[in-house]
Amino acid sequence: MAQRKSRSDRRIDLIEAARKAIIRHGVDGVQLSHVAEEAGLTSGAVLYHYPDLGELLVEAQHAGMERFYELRLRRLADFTDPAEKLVVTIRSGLPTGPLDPDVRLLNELGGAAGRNRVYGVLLTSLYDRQVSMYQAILDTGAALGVFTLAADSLSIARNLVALEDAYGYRITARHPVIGPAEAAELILSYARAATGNDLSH
Amino acid sequence: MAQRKSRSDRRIDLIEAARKAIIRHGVDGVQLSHVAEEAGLTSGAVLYHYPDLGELLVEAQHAGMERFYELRLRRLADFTDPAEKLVVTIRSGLPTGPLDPDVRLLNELGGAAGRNRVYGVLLTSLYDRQVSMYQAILDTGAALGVFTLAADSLSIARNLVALEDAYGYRITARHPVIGPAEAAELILSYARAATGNDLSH
DNA sequence: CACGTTTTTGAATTAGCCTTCAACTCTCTG
DNA sequence: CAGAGAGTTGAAGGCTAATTCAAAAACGTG
Repeated sequence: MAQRKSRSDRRIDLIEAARKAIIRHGVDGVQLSHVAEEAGLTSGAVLYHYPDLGELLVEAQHAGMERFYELRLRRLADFTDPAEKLVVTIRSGLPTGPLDPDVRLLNELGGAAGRNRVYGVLLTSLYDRQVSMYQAILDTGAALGVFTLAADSLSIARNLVALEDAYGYRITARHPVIGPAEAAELILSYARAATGNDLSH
Repeated sequence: MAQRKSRSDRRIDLIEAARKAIIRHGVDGVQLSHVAEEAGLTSGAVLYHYPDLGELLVEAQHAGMERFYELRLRRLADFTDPAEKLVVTIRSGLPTGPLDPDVRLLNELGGAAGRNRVYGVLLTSLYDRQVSMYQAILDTGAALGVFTLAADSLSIARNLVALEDAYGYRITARHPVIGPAEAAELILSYARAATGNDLSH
């Protein structure tokens, strides 16, 4: 028998297991047994904690998004120079490679968000928060005279997040030429033009 | 009994039905019965033409992509001025609204492309063709002296397609602020900076 | 317009998954 | 260290979907 755990510990395990299962089978392809297997439990045990698989999946997506976002904020906190911040943030928004689990999970949501309002809301809120994150960097840089913005900071921020998202898809789809480094360079080329800073970090 | 049709006619119907079914249920959620219902047939009839549902789905995705791309080329052909072409092309790459079936279909592929090599290849090849399309416009504009490119045309083209893709996702996820018009304006703001043309069309 | 072919149906079979639950195991507590 | 409570298992039942196939229907052709 699998080690017995407390309600809250097991729920955390299951969220993690669901995350992996979604990546492997897609939001609409996950089955109870997939989650159970990832968690090293039986379907019955999963159902004991989450009588509705759909709810578990939403929690898993939510947790994955938070983790992704929090990680970005944490990395960002290590720097003070706006130009450095911008470069670091651009890099932290891209997958490390085609298998990057965090981005894979987010990508799974893209299609489902068009059909499922909850997923749409989740994804939209992540996007908006990331835009704010960039906007703060841009505004600070502009205030300090480091950046000379070529457009309003909101538009630039929206475009930066959009570029990250899109290259995330390209990379996970294994584009033969566009990998993490190339994508970063492409986004940086936009960021340079938009900030008037050569971002040589 | 449903009207009897020739093998090739019916296969076209089924591809169309599969397209609709994918949009409604997701690539990993479609069932034989969904396709049958969309086509006004029974599951048996679907299986008669496509013994493997997976193959039908791939064909449907392929057909949807081709249609999307061909439509863009056709719209583009109506214009000669590179600036006009660029503006029209940007608009034609965005969904008309959250329900736009062509973009919805493409978005369904995003997540699956990370898991399924065939979908990855399909999506990557569409991306590359769209990049070429933009690159041709940019190069022509540069040659005519209408555009003054701020970076190499390949990078700009890649970023333009990436922006389209990403805003397609935002729009289908029903972002409360970013609709087709706003997305077009955001992309145009980048295009203006990248081409040095005010693109006032 | 009858015959052979192709397409479609509908029912039967099979497979897979969800759901339930009684029994069992673990852990904590008094 | 016994009992209670919480977590887990595994098997049984039920439902849904995929698959198969004989029979029926539609079509084309001579």
